[in-house]
Amino acid sequence: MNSQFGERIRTLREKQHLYLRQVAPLLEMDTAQLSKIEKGLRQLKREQIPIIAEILKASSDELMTLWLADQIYAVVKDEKLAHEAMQVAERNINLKKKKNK
Amino acid sequence: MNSQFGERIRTLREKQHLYLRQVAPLLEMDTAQLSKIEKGLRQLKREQIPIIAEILKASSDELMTLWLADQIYAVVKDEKLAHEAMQVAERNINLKKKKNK
DNA sequence: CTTATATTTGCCAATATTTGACAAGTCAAT
DNA sequence: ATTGACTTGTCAAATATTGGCAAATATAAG
Repeated sequence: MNSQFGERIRTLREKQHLYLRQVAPLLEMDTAQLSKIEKGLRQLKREQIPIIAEILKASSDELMTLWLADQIYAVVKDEKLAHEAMQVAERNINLKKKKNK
Repeated sequence: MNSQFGERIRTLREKQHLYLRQVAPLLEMDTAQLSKIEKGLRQLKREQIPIIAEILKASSDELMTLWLADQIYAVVKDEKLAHEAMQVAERNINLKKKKNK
């Protein structure tokens, strides 16, 4: 499992019977790039997520979540302390939330 | 709270009564850089963590955990879906662990 | 007020990483 | 053998990060 986001948009695209050639121009890229994105060899730009969500008639939040999860995974994937680090990070997020209230 | 790692090494350094000027050369950098690292404006290189742990007589694992947590935090800090993304990422880590057994 | 020491900040060139674009490649169907 | 969909490799261009230096600030001492 290399890229949850990539796998997901590929599935969605196929479900819509769309070709790379049809989707790529809507994201202002060529098919090679989109292919790499689907395989997790490139990252879609964060701000393009809502756009592809609309093209694929999918939930922008769902795709954003997978995209972020991929970024996190890239940081910790080979780390023995991955779990501990995620716990600490999660705590910091929660602290931040409280502060903003 | 901008950098858990930075705050921690500053605390440790002060506890050892060491100056930036004394620690920085051991990491092959100048005081300005180390100062920025302590304030979270720069990242220490991952492979230098064991070195600074030894200098500050601290646990390498503890510092590594904080360092990783900072990297994760940088990804999700302004994201409303931070929590969901971390859950997904954590699941992927766990799946990976299983596979490697 | 001047000096000394520790730390911080701003700047920008150097380095590293990621991306964009294109060409050539594979694969399957016909 | 041709076509269409997708993939892969390469490399220059665009971006991001870092390193190094000089100047600024802060604090304390004389």
